[in-house]
Amino acid sequence: MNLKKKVSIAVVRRLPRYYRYLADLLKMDITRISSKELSMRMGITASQIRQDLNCFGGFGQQGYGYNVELLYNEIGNILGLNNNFQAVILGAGNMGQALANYTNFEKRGFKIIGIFDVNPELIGKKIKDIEIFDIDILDEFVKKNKVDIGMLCVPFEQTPIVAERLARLGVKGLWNFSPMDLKLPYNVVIENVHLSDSLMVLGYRMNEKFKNDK
Amino acid sequence: MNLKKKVSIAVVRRLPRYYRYLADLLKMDITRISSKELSMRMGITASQIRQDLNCFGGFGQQGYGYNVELLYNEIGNILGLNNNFQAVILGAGNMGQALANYTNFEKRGFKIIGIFDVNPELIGKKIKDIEIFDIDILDEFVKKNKVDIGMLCVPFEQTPIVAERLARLGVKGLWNFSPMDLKLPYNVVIENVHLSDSLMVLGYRMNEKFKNDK
DNA sequence: TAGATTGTTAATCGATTAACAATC
DNA sequence: TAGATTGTTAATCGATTAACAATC
Repeated sequence: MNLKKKVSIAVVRRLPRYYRYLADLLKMDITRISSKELSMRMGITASQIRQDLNCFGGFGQQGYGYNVELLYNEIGNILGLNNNFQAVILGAGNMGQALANYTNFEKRGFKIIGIFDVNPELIGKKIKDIEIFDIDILDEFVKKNKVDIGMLCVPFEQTPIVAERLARLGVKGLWNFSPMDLKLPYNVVIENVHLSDSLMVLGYRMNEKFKNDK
Repeated sequence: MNLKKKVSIAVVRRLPRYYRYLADLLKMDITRISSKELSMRMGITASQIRQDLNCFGGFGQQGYGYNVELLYNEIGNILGLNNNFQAVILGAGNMGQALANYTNFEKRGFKIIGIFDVNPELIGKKIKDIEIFDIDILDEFVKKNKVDIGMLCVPFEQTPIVAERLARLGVKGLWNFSPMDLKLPYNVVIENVHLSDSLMVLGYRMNEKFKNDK
């Protein structure tokens, strides 16, 4: 195989969606699927599906289509769901607790091993086996344990401070829930979940769609 | 002005980001900014900024740049932050409570007027003045009040059921937090927040970035 | 006025779609 | 084998970037 070109972020962001649809198909005991049929289910073109998948390899078979289970596993591998990534949650407020309670992440290979907060009333408690620690012991904890990802659910003003602290400690991925763009002089991957941005886009799209309805 | 072409979703999704940067500038008492300087702050090209803004109108002035406050307000208008959209939260679990506690949404013109759940222990309680109602009275509530948006934080299996119920009642926007694509035979705008998708993309990007670091 | 910077057109780049030979 | 469907190349479409005349 020749040198692959870097896979575009547009393709990467579609992978989890493929993964979900394939999981559904598996659940329905469907063993094979053509790009055509999948395209109709997903509302994208068959061409795009074949192009996307071929960024990573030829997982299909002419005349047959794709084996659902095989493709599901392949995409799981591509997404690195077997990485055994370990994460900590920063901030045990509602958002932090919501993330801690999600069972989905562990299923996808992301293990949450600790939650950190400043509130003495929360410290020592557990959420689903995951202990809430005093944020004062964060450095110590990160040095002792393998921490790949920090999930940032602290208040707005604290976010850049905690982010920088984690990056300095060598944490390689930050999942940022604050409505700001983090700029860090470290080698770290940042993925944002900008809830209010998303809500504003919803509002815009509603306006567009219904602007003629009086 | 001639007939405008539909603004692409790529542009729309950048608007909230412009809005955040302009809010920052305002806070710093910066009154004017050129596309060049903004481009350096945001890490995008000046050309893109000018193109994006010109989808909506000529807000700048040759030789001067853009007036920060004016542009901030214009983008707010474009995003429809003066729409007085009213929303209900479906599901008073951690995610629902997290959304209810966010003060940001109200600042952006989205008012949450009710939370709905099945849990008798939660019904009747309040979160920041917002009452938690029995989901049995949802239909009644939506008919009595102006409800533009439903924020779906119910368990996975319930999501399509509640979504369909809201759409049937005439709710025009759904903000979906479940890891599924909703397909509804109604005229409704759906904006997804797929947390596990986002986390998987983070994992992928971390693998890509650090794959050579052993 | 001279300098700065926009609005806008043109050029480039990249992503999506179409087409089809290869092949199961 | 004949039919189906992939992998892949080519064509198209759309988004980003560059360039520059207009103008504050």
